[in-house]
Amino acid sequence: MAKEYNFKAVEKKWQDYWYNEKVFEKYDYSKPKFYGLIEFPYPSGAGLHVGHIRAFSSMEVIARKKRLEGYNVLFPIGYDAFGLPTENYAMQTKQHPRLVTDKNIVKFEEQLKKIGYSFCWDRTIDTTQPDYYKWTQWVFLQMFKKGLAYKSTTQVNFCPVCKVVLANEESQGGICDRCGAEVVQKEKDVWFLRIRKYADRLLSGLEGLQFPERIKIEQQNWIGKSTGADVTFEVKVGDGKYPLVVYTTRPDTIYGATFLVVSPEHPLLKEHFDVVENKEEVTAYQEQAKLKKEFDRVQMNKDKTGIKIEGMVAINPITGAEIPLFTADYVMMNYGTGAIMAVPAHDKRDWDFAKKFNLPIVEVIKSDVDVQVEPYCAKEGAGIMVNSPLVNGLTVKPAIKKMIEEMEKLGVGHAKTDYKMKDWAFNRQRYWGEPIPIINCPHCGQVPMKEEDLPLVLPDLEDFSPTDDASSPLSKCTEWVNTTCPICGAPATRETDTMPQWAGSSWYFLRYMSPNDNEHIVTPEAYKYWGQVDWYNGGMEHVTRHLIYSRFWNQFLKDIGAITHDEPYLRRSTQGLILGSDGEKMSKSKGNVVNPDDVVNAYGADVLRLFILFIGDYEKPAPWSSDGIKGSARFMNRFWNLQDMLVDECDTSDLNLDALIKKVNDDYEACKFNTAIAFVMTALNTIYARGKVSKKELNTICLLLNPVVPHMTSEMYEIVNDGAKINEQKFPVYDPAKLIADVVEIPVQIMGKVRGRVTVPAGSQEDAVMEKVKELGLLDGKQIIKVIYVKDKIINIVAK
RNA sequence: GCCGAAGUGGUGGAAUGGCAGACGCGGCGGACUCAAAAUCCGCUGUUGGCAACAACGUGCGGGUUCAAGUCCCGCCUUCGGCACCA
Repeated sequence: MAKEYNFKAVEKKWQDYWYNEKVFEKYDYSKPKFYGLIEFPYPSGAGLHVGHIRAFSSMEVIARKKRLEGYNVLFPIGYDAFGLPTENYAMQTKQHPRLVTDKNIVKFEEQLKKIGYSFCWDRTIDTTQPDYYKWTQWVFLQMFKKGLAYKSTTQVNFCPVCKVVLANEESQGGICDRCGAEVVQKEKDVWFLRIRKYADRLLSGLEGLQFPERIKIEQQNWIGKSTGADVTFEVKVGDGKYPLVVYTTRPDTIYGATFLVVSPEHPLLKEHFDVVENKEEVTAYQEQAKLKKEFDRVQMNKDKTGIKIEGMVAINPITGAEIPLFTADYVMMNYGTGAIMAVPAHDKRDWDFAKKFNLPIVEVIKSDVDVQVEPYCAKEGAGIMVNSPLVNGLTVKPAIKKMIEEMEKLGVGHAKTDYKMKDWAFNRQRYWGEPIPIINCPHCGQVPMKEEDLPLVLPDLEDFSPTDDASSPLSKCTEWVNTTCPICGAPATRETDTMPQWAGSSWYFLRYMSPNDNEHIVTPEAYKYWGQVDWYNGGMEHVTRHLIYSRFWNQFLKDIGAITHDEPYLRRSTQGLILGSDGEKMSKSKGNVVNPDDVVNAYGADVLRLFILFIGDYEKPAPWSSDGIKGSARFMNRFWNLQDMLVDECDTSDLNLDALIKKVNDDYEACKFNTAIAFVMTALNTIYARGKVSKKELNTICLLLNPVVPHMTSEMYEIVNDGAKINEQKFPVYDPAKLIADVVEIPVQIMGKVRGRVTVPAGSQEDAVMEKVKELGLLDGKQIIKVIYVKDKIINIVAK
């Protein structure tokens, strides 16, 4: 009988070996490389979550497998540690965020090691360390020098509770991402990064990447490229004229433009307010629009509101017709030009507005729909142009082309591309972030710090609580704020905003290649070897933020010659959420949170790892199940007890080892861990039924399972093979010639229903199979009309 | 509203157009045990039948095919993402 398995002792033994002997920190640069990356965790006080286990375990399996296959593997770990939760927690508990961060990182590392992860521990990074954020600041400086970082006054989303300006993506639905409070609009001078300049490259770069299609689509939608035209309408303002530029994707419909709408914030209303006849009404509407939270303004299907601007009238540049001008909050200042030509016949919003204000609706695309009753919204636009002398009879595409040509001839319009993606609001008015390395000089303006002066270290503040006036806590630290201008030497002040959460994670994949280099963002030789991330696993929630931001930074770094690849990640996979056993998202308030430590203590790390990978389709959400954990523990036990059935050799014709190797290998590579494990379970069932296992089978299964359950397989391999180390072996390889059995059982269908089965040698021809089928007697008295035979698979007979 | 993913037993979930329900959980039965737990073995979609077997079965309605969970057309529902984007 095999010795009883003491998971606590065995897991400790192997973890000590791996980590003390630095098994995963030995690099051999003569081997081919594999760079596997997981999204580094935010070291929160709550510690490791079972969601982390799922996210990390997939790449863990791949990394261990690649090592066994002879690759030089980079599988690093680090901590994305700047951010609000730590700062808020620090304030609550009256500790310094530095202290909180350090404590949390120690705890995370301890937990990760108890799971047995094979990370390259010698390369651990922490984005809050000055030697790391020196380079985050360095990238910002380069962007500033290239004109990609700029300050601009805009309406920003301000959370009155967190007292912080939020990026658009952090205040979706008008709700603060962090605290759930309602966001208000506030005017502020803030830093932006010109990510829009990279929009086209971020789109085209997707083509060659091995990303799941839905991720590509989500990024494409986020970037939101649209092609159309800027068209200039002349607006009569008193005796003068104001060229009002509108953006439209359908310049061909200009004959149907019966009115214009500008956003309440549009400069036209400021610059020529004197000619507005209904000043009070317009001002009241503007005030009201400002007060409205973004959320209300964005609600679709709500009643259209707006005000006619008396005293101004616009001229349609194609028809010469005079059309009225409105201001309405359904037109946004931050998209297009903040002004539109309304074509009510063919746009739902314009139609709603026209109905409410009794404006004419002119059909310009032929359809079965009566546009007076409902709009014919042809987004991509099927239909023939009518009532449009210049383009009558044309279909949409040629009509747009023709119309733009005409507009260019007349000098009233030109083709234009626009994007939904906004420039990246790159600032935070909080303490726990990277300081922005810019100095404001009364004589020289915004001056970048000298590179040799980096890092600009975050001062050690005692009071880092946010200020109510939306400025950063750093502004309170005058000795830090006051400095001298690097150019003229005059007294000057530092920027006091810090960088947003996403800054440090935008380039961390490069730091892992040379984590201690103080001269380069990445050591050229290291970059030359490791290059791009071969496989990056992470969550769907980062697809439109982190994953785009880091692609942007990578492309920028290539442009300035710091690196050579356009794209950072070659392949991306995503894990589904682990839900509570009630099928709901895990949360403290629901009391359905599973702590991985508890599972490790009760069942061991191997059982947790096995279960989390077996739980279901890797990409889909899956509910936790404590019964399922027991099943995994049972399987581990069955696996351990294989030792009792061990013989040097036995009849193994009932188990096709090559097919097993192929299945497990292919499924690992495709992130189908659940079916790989299921197949091994089936093999174990076969062996149990037989009662004997050959040494070759046992060793093969040990190696196949080693990436998933490294502790037990290491132990068992050592016992069975006189002290040999499994991590020094080769991952099994199958022989393609042996994948198919000698004889195959073929189901026999009559009229598509299985009526029997025959056993024939593999590769048999139809005649030979039919011979056997006839012996079954299923066809007696029937007339065969047609036979469909798929070799080694199935035979179907159509008969009367 | 738009984009995406999905809907299969009591349950988590498997199925390059080729035997639907692999594998796991749960349940039932048996072996071992004084007994229980653990372990091992068997059964487990529904209906009818003692049984062999038959009919029906992958959200709903049509279709293509020798053959459809899978492909096509039209719906319903759920979950994600985007959202007055001109």
